[in-house]
Amino acid sequence: MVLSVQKVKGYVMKIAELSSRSGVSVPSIKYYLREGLLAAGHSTAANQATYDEQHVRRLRLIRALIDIGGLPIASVRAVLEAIDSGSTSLHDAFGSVMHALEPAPLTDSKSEIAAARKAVLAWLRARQWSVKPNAPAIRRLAEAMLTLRQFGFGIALDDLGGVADAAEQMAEFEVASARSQIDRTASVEYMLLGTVVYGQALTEIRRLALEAVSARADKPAKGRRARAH
Amino acid sequence: MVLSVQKVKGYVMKIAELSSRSGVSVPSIKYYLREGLLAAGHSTAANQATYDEQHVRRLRLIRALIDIGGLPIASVRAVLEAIDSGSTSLHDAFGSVMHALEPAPLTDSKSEIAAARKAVLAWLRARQWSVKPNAPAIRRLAEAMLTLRQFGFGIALDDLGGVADAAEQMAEFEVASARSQIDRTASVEYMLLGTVVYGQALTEIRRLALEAVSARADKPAKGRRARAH
DNA sequence: TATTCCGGATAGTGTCACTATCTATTCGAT
DNA sequence: ATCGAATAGATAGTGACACTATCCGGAATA
Repeated sequence: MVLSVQKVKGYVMKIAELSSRSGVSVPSIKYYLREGLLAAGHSTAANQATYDEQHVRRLRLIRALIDIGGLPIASVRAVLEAIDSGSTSLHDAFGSVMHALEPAPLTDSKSEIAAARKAVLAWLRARQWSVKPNAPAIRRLAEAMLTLRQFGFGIALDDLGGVADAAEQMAEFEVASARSQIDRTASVEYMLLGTVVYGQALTEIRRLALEAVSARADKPAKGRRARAH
Repeated sequence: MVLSVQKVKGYVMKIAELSSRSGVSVPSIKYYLREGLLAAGHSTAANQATYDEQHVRRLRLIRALIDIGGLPIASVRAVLEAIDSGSTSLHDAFGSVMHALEPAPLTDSKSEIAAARKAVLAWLRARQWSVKPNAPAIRRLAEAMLTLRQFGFGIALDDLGGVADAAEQMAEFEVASARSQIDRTASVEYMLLGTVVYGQALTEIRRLALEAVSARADKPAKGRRARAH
């Protein structure tokens, strides 16, 4: 289903060591093999096979996507397929990975969402961000903005120019880093990890900032007490 | 379990209208009632009850947390309990909400993670962000940084100063907006929506930026073609 | 009066990510 | 050579999750 990892044959091991080195239990490894997330080892006999460093790395990638990124198995498979697909263009591979990242599209398509989608598309055009128009991120962003508006948040896409500029700068840095990787697979993997794990890191930083700032606002360092009684 | 929503008695409705106005099916509403996510309506007879605007709003909040934030029911309940708890301090409520937002802590606590945690704590101290030391975000951030390092990302917390500054500014704006809401519940709700939904919007913007930038890098507008053959 | 709707209770469904068990080998230490 | 541990591969079972379906006696409504 996914598969094909080769190249250097270096050190090989059996499943028990693969398990201990990757931190994934043997039954779970078997499950990932069955599900096509992990390439089969090199068969040496009817019931023997060896695994190598690529398998360790791939397992760690799988766990990162599941544990940190919170992706379901199906998305992990789709993402790995995109990585391993023969797509010549790096960008096509990135695009496939991005599309595979998002959960299934919600079915309800009200006119409100269609309008919000349109607004997002216009915003993207104005920013000269060329993105496939069926990118799941567009709909998700539209839904988020719609929800914020429904709850009375006085915020619109046009207020997010600064944020978008920052995101663009970060993306430029990340893409450049990804492209400097030794091969195509490494580039796509790098980009994937960047998207999912680094994105998660940013989310957590945002939450910590909110907690810290709300603490500061609640009991300012100088002067008045937070609440008298 | 959670509950208590009152104040204005204005317009009341029965469950069918609550369903159509909130977009949540009647059986699901009943489920949320059973699970204690939604306050019971006002009983007018053995098998009759009325609901009001607060219920509509609360249902929309629940759906936003589930659909956009991707929270499990248990987290939604915890978050709503934090909102409705009698905590006088706004910040305590925010903190509870933040803590309730994160998935259960992963059990494995290796020395590596402990070290990464320490680094995060030191970084927070250096930034003068005072955060409860048991905040789940700390561990999640530590894990993310550790994973990035394991995959050869040459990035450390100290490289995230700019990002953290930006997050702090945004947080200041958000907290100020939240505090300007009419009452405590509205403030906490605002903060919660901001954290979850606005955070999701930022994530999507980041992904769109990555896709757009990688497209640009792959086939630059002027000059050379992407790949010759 | 008849049909629809209601709250409340109980039971069932489908998905997900494993986890357990079994068989028939094969390895590896004695 | 022997025997217990490990292996590949197949099938079945588990527990959590978020609903969904059905039923009941009573109330609202046309």
